[in-house]
Amino acid sequence: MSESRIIQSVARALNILELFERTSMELSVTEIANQLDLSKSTAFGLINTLARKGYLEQNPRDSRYSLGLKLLRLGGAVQRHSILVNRAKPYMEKLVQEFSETVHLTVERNGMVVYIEKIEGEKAIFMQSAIGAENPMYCTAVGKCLLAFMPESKSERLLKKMEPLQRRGPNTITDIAELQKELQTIRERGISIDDEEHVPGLMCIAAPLRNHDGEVVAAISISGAKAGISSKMVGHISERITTVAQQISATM
Amino acid sequence: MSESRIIQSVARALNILELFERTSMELSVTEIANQLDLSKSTAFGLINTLARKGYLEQNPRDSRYSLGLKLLRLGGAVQRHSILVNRAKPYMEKLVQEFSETVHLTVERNGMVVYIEKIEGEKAIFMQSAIGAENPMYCTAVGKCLLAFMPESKSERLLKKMEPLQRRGPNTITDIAELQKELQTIRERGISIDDEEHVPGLMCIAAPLRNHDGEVVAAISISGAKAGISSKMVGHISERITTVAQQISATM
DNA sequence: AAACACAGTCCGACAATAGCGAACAAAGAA
DNA sequence: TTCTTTGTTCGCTATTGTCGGACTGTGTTT
Repeated sequence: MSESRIIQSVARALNILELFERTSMELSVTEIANQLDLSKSTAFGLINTLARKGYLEQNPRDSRYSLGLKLLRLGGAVQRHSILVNRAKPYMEKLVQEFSETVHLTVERNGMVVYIEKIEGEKAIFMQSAIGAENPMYCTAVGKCLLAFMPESKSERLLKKMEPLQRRGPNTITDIAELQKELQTIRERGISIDDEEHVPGLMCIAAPLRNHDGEVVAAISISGAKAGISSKMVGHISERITTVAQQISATM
Repeated sequence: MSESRIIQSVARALNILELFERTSMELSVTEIANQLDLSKSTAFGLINTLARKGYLEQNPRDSRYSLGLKLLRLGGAVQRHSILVNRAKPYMEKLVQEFSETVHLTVERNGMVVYIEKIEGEKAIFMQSAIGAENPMYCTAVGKCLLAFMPESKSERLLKKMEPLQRRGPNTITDIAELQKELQTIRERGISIDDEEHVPGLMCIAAPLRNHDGEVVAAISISGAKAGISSKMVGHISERITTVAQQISATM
């Protein structure tokens, strides 16, 4: 919120990278310049700098640009440096082996759930979730879990911002009051369930991870096709994921 | 090689990100300023811009900075947009199931091998290779493979640059002439083998991937503990990885 | 073939602005 | 308390990023 100056050329360079992330294809200098309202020469200067440092690459055939491999390294570094990922990963793998379903590790950033680690199980087919991807909080198991256990002042603020709650699946909670009741239930049970609220046919069960101060800093989840999960299975998964979440929290 | 101007503030901002990649911990404004020879206020300006865009994050406890989650997204985008990764991945998974060993997908950048995809097998324990990581070419199966099949003018240039060849494992080839003979053998066999040349105890077998023009653009490899791979197994793996490499190449 | 259109790239001049030093606030350490 | 050191802000100045326009090469159309 502060008014500190931001360095424009840096911001513009980052905007270029983000433009590539959105459009997911090769872009030409002119296209980038037009998209971001820059003169061609300015765009070229920025692109050239990014390319020279390996953040963009130029296809020699048509001299268009695409994202460079340096970004792979940095992305990897984020994960590698994350104590959370390192601590949680072995436990996540155990869960994957146990249930053959996909397991996610997530945190909250700017009112969104960010997926910071994902291990796919055998049964995983149709989820195109990706590491680094962001999803809304109100309709995902992990999102509701993180909302439920954060300080109330913060959740109040986030809830206000996310109105109106758009319907995403057959059971999406679209009413704020109802969502608050749901969060209360989650606090009591210690488990958050997304039953086709985000994606039709998809079910997720999530549990909170706490740091050594007891604050909830992340959530893990198990996701699978609703058709493949019987109701007594839900109970079993809930128990196991709670136990594992506590084990991970104990190491933090 | 051209002398076009690069935008300093952007370059400096990227240097900051790379500094974090190297040091792998939280850094303070002052530390960054000292490391990169910037004034504290300049460093702060850059850091503040990066942080505001999500490329760095500030720990509220000690107000130090670390890499931000936006980089995860960008790293993921690189992989997602890579036709190579998408095409190769299902075949890589097949190989992992077949042999339970780790499978890598690599390309060459600036005379180094860059790992752009990795799938770990059951037996994988002791390799700390990471996606985006770089390794030397002369002592890895994938590196030698890429060297063997690139245009001679290019490989000549790269070979010159990598002298002297440092010993990394018991069988590292440290003589350029011998390495060139090895590359010739690889061209004849179509298979590249690293037998404890890079890491003691580790063995890798690699095969080239070609684009629709027949140029070698990448290499895939299977890596495992040498102790666990019998000599007839080497033959079997070589056959399979050659077949799979040709299948992948056919889709490009 | 020649003309054309449209790429990416380069250059010079101007003015915006990034960078610096110094001052400030806030948090620990002594 | 006082001292030290941190992150942050502020204003001036000269740096340097920005723009328009020129250049070059490729591919297409006539």
